[in-house]
Amino acid sequence: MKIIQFETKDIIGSSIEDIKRRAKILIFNLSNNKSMLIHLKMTGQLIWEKSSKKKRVSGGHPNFEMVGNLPTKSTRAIFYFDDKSVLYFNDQRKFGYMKLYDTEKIKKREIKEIKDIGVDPFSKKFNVEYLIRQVKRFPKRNIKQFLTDQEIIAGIGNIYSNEGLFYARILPTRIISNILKSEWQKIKDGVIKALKLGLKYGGTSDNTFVNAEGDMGEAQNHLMVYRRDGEPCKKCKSIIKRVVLGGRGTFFCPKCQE
DNA sequence: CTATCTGTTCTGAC
DNA sequence: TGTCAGAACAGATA
Repeated sequence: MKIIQFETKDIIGSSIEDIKRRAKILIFNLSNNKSMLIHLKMTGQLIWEKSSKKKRVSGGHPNFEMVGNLPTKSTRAIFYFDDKSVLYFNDQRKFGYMKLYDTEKIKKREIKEIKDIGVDPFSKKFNVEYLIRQVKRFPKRNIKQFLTDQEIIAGIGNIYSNEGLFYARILPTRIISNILKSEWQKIKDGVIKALKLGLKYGGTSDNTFVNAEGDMGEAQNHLMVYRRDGEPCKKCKSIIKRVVLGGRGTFFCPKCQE
């Protein structure tokens, strides 16, 4: 699948009116009644460089390309603005995409990319009653895969599913139809806690993991289980385990979670 | 060197 | 329908 799925001429001369997000998809609403969808997938990043070349604002998956010279060999698109600022879209693995749709169609949710997206975890609709209602759709799923299903909850990825379940003290392998109401409350709280921590440490757009010297910041140091298999749990010192669910690495503390 | 892993999601087989 | 392996790709790590 091609990364850039529209013609340059379809956006040239238009300005960005506002930027929204649905799940993990960014929506740039343009002045020509079109909207550009950007998905960063596993390795995408956006870097906006002011005309002074001194100031950068970057977001997405951090790495050293954010601090070095631009463009890089991962740069897939470059936007040039009237004020001489430049936006780079980098994506090492080429999983990401940029598509153009009529803004009207997006607002009506007629686009396949967003029409079935579930509730945002920071919205009031993300509550215990909603979660229990969704269980009836896929009763025999495990909780880990349930949480990462974008049709149920918008925007939870592999890290936050793992981390959220640690905070909830629930094993990722638990079948959702067996989960008690009190546990759903803990899962909801745990997911929100994991997301907030992610935002605090790594989600701010102009102060990401990689600092001016190119050091990795402390963003990943707060992770409790993700990619910590074989290491001691930060709470109880038990060894963190790894299994595979839905083809994705799944990490948990066998003592803290049940 | 080989094997396996990776902040994602879509497709085709059953 | 639901579930699952495999695919798209470019590395990094053991």
